[in-house]
Amino acid sequence: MSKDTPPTVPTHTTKQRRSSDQVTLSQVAKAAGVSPITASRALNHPDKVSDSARDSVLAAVEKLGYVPNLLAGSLASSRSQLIAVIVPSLINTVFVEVIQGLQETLEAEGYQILLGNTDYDLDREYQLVRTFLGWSCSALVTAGLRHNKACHTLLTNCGHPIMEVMELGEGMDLNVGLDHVAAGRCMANHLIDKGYRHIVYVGARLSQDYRASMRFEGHEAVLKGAGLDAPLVELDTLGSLQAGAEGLAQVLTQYPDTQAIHFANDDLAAGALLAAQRQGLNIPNDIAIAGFNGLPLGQHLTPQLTTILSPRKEMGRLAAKELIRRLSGKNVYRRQHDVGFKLQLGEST
Amino acid sequence: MSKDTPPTVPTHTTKQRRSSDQVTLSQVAKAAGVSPITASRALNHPDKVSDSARDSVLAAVEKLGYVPNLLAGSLASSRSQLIAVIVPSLINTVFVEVIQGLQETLEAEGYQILLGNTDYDLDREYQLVRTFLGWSCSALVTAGLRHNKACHTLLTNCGHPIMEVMELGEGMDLNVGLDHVAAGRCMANHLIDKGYRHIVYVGARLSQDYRASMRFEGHEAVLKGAGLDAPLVELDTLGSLQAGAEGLAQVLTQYPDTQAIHFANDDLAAGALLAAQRQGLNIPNDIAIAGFNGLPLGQHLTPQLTTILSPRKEMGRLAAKELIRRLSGKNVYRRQHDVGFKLQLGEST
DNA sequence: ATGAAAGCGCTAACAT
DNA sequence: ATGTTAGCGCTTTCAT
Repeated sequence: MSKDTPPTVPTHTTKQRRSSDQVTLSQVAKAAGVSPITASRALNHPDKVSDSARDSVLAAVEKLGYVPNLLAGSLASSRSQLIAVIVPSLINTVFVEVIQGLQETLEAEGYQILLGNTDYDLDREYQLVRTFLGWSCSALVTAGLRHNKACHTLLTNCGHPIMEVMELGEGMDLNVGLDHVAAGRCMANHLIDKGYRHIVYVGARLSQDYRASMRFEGHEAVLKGAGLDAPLVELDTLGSLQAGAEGLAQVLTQYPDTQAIHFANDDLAAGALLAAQRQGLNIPNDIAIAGFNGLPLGQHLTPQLTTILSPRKEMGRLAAKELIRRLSGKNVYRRQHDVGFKLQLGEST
Repeated sequence: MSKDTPPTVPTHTTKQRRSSDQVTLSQVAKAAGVSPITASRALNHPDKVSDSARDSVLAAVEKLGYVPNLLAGSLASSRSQLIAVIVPSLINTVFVEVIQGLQETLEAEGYQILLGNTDYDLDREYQLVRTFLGWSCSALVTAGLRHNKACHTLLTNCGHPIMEVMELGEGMDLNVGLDHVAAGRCMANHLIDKGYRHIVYVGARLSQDYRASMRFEGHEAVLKGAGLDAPLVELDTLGSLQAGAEGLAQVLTQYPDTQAIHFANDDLAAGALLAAQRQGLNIPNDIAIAGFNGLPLGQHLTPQLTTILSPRKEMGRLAAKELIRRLSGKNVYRRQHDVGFKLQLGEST
């Protein structure tokens, strides 16, 4: 309640600044009858201090309600327990799940996440990287391997571990992801195996979601290889379920003899499936539908959605583990980690 | 390029530390031919510096690739551009959407979000608050009004603005949310108006999701007021769609003459709806289903889900705005902000 | 095992 | 408008 203003009346001796009435380590030390540095050690390296010293420091900490100033500590040691995580969007559950995996692992090790959202803007990413480096974050996690020139330079030269997640590839440092081109191939192969010949790929904002266009590449290669056309429908609709519904409509008018639609993700596919049902279409007889991600929703639809399961949370966990490994000075055997994917057969194809 | 390489070999005079070869403001100042403080002002208070000084500082910044050390700046000024955001979970989209709203508004003002996840554990929340205070975050946002004793004390005494979001009520400082009891009443009234008499409320982990139990309170009050029973089914299943399906099953066996189910949220309701369809049940004739949140999914189902729309992103935005208002020293007219809710009629009731 | 002194990079306070 | 000085709270280095 009472957020009254602090005493703005300094004693008129020297330059006093201590506006914040925060308890400092020195005060703890004094209360414990030791020097500040001993108090510091008691908290950070308990084994390098006598039992009695440690006990009295801990007691003083408790009594005074001391909260360490992490800013000061990090500045002095030029190390921080901050890890920057930069994602293009939070609307897409996929990134949230990766963050979950990261967070659960990193928080357990005492790291805090500095979260940044680029909104699919690479210049914004660069700005965020600058800011986060200014916070002396001890590592950075970025979604994806694509950055603008300045950002790339900054990251490669910053001296901190960099973890690029989502897609597998030659990154600047560490990388955890999966092969999206292969995933696209996988689904295309499945659809061909099922006997479909008129197959359309539907994605939304592919220039932003370039991983979806990597999947299209794989899809296209397989179809072309089988002597088939590989038409692409690109949508610009916000809201994925809605976009899926529109994708379906567009395909039905633009390519009326389509037998199967390969959607760039499960949200689109689910939107199409639900819209199709509302229109009385039979899936997969009238039209087959496939997605990507393996979201729970797909398994609760009737028919169940055929999709590709990507281990998103696991990706976050693994990325965090490898980062921690690196930060604790251990050997990093592999810079690249393929988390793989799995074709999940449903009834929609 | 006139400068020599960073001195990795300390001159043997005094205690040298500069391990990080980071460009400092002093170096920028020297390159610009001004004093460090002028360089500082040129960057932080451009209007308090001559044009020529500002230009040369900016040029030097560019040339040297200077990245401000935010740690040092914050320590010196005892202000940071960090805002702590503490949520109980990221699995629940609701919190993610609030974070989105916060982030979009806060990042635009130059604030960074420190994200914490309590996993519905109030002791963990306390720890996170301590840590974040250690980072001198300039404000804290927490999801909910319930905290443990220590956390409450710490927050009220920390001297920073506190924003409690999600539910409306008497908080410690600022509050943006909606009245969940009223929301529960609203839906119960709707169901009664529709003529349903046997109505079951289904929730998952209500001790954690206490806002869902607040909605039940409202629901219960209305039903009791109408002389009806208000049975409650509580689930312990992870994964909301799945839980919804199980909730439906449990209701059907436990309360076979149920006419309507009021689910604690849309995920549960959608799971039940999809499961009901798979079982060949007609909704709402065999059984009516209602949810809470107004997730897009509900509007894409057939029948469309009757639910209550909560302005989650808007909640985040408003919370951020009020916080910024407070942080910039402006008057805060109201501490509490009711973002309201809206009954969204579907075909499922 | 403990301490004294110096310094991390920056900005507030007090000059001019 | 610019500079000087001191200090934010902590940890490093070096000494005992």
